[in-house]
Amino acid sequence: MSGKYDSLRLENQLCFPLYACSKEIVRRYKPFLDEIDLTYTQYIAMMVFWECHEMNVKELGKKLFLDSGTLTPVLKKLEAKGYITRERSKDDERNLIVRITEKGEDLKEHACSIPARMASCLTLEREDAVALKNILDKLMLQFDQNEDSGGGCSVV
Amino acid sequence: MSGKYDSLRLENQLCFPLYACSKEIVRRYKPFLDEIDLTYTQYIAMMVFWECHEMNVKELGKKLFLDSGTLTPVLKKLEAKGYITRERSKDDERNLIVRITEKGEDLKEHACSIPARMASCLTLEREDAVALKNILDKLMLQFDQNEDSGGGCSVV
DNA sequence: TATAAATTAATTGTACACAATTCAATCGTA
DNA sequence: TACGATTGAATTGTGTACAATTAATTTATA
Repeated sequence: MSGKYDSLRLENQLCFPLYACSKEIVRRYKPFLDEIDLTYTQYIAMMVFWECHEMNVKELGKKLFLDSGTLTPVLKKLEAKGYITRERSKDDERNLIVRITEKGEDLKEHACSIPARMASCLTLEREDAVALKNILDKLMLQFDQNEDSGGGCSVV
Repeated sequence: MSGKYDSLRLENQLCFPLYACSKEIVRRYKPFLDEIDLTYTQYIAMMVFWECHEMNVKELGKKLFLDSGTLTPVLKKLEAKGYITRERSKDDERNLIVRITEKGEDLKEHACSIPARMASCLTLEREDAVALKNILDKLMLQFDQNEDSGGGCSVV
């Protein structure tokens, strides 16, 4: 019943549903994020600035798991919309300091209804949601530790 | 202790770790997929063809949750590598029939070690892996049902 | 203290992703 | 059976992602 190639069946993958769910949920964010004229990537960047008003690109990248190749254009767009400023640090000109603006702060007011409204679009038992978040956080912690290659052992 | 904006904190998101984990795992596939000269998207497409030798773009898109805008260039690349053929259906010329080639079949032999090797790069208890897969599959099933907008209610 | 090494962003090139539109083929129905 | 609606891929345009390289600056050290 079980064959040599079973591990190659799409239905036996763990990564694929992760990949597909992620995309699908981000896609479902779109109508809500359209209301405040942000993409998902811009939204999670703003989330960081709503918590920490000032940060360089490196630190932001560490929080979002994105590199400068992705962030530079995203930050330029947020700057063009007037939600942040970008300025080289006087102390160390290699660092680009990103700061949230008044307008960026104001956006938080419009954004704060989104999580609840998104939640009401997905049917997921609280128990499952908690379990899912715990497992994903465990994985993320692991990625924080061995930032490059792989280190441990077990399933995927 | 709990504020109006807590739901906007990155650490309280369910979607963000989903999004970040997905990207991170796909990124870790790269060294393995480089060995067989496939990208992750090309790999999951080949997985479908290893199970079903013939399929049109619409059906493939349904399985992979991808549209023709994404699949057309991916399939052209797989065709250029000689792993598939693309041909309009005689019955209904709107349909593009994609078929796996001998060379595409051969690739399966090289690919079948990848899942186990990827697994050994992630530390994840079997219990968690099973729970994660169950929850994600439940979500995917939901996405299969209400293919557009959102229908239910609860967490994210 | 010159210079090599390291650090930080930006740039370049490739590959998705997806919305919206276009185009050709087929289907439904008046 | 014409013709409007529908279907299935392809195309277009925008926005990530990420590897690899570049460029500017700072740090470390010979």
